[in-house]
Amino acid sequence: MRQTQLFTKTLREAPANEVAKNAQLLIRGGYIFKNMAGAYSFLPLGLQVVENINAIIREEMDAIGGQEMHMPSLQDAALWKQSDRWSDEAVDVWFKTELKAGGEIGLAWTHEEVLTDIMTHYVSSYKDLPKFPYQIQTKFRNEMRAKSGIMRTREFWMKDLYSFCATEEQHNEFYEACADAYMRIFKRLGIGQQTYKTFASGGAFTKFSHEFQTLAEAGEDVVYVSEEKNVAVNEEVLAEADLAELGVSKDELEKRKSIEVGNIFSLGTKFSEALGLTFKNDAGEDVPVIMGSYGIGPARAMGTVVDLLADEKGIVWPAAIAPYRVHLVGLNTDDAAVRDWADGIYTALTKRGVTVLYDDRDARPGEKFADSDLLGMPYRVVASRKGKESGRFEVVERATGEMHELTEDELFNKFSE
RNA sequence: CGGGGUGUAGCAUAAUGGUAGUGUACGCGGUUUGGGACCGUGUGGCCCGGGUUCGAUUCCCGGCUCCCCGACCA
Repeated sequence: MRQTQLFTKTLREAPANEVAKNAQLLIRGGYIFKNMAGAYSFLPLGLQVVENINAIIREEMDAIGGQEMHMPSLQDAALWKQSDRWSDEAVDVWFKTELKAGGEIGLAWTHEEVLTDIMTHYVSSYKDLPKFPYQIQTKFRNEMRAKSGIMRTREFWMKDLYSFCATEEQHNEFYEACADAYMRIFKRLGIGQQTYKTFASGGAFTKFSHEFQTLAEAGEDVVYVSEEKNVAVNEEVLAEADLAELGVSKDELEKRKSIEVGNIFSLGTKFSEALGLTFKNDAGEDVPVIMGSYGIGPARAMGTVVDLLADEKGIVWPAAIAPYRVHLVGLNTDDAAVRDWADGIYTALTKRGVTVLYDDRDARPGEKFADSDLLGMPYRVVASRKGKESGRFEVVERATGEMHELTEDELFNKFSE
């Protein structure tokens, strides 16, 4: 992508009404635009990051048997009354509205009821189980207070997978597989090091549920961590009895701020019973399906990466989710020969499948470098007059600052993979 | 939802009871060209409603907005 073609621009200064580091940097870089409190647009660069994150999530979900689908955001109140989750007393984040033709409608804040209802039409025997549908879809939550940039918004994408199993064993097997998949996802996103599978209270069906908490000063949550024992718990699970079960004592745990990047939960038969999702077991009896839910917010994950990995100059994207792998910076491009040389390497790299953002703007070097640091692609490649004379490109790794001067062939080699 | 702030140009800011200045960004001309250069010139602005006043961006009332703390939450 030629930078002159992008409709977005960088900002020298962050808007005064934005305090969170993730949003400040993403807005300055032209990745996102704030439309109102708790509602952000994802601009071309930002959307590309989200798509890259989603691709990783899809790979890992598909690998454990996930099947992607898509459900509406408009939800029928009647369904929610069946599970007793329609009233504002039961659920305080509803956005509710009405159909012009008559009838109450809610904007989806989760999808257990809707999907359970769907599954009643397709599950009738233990032979139909287990099944693991998921989607990456828009959720609406009427939060009292949006905050922390893109970390806590009123409209957000969620990857929500729901498991439908015939037996506890089936359920537990998938639950563990999904927990492992989640850790793989966070590793691939570049935040695996700081992310803990955290024990939380399990509700009515299981002793524990699990949150995936990324240690970060910008976090809104608090977890208690033993880094050496690799155990983390949230406040609900601080009772000595629970801790003993997990093999840690209170004084081994350190209180840390964290960001909840994922959550997995056993639901038992609460929704299958409420909505009549049963199957025939091998004895011919009707039995309710055992369910679980598994969520990740891709945009929140994106914000977490920015908060965690950015430096004083700007964003630092892990290669796996960077919108472009290479930021090609053309210098001295008022000289037609140099510009042709820069254009040439842009075309050549792109042809080889390397994603390149090409700064072909008529701007001074300082501004281009500053913008390049802010935007945070993994590699900056400089094509300049000096480089053309020596036949070499300067390649700088954003994360480390490590610099190499490479010939065209060496460059192709470096990025061929 | 309780408490505290805030609102001036795309962005960041200043001053002011007599319609607003600066930086940056943007347009034009010129000098520059490896870390946000410089000269000249130009375009662009007081959240909404009501009140006080000869006159309100400024003072008062109400509303809205956004931010922060708390509560709540993926």
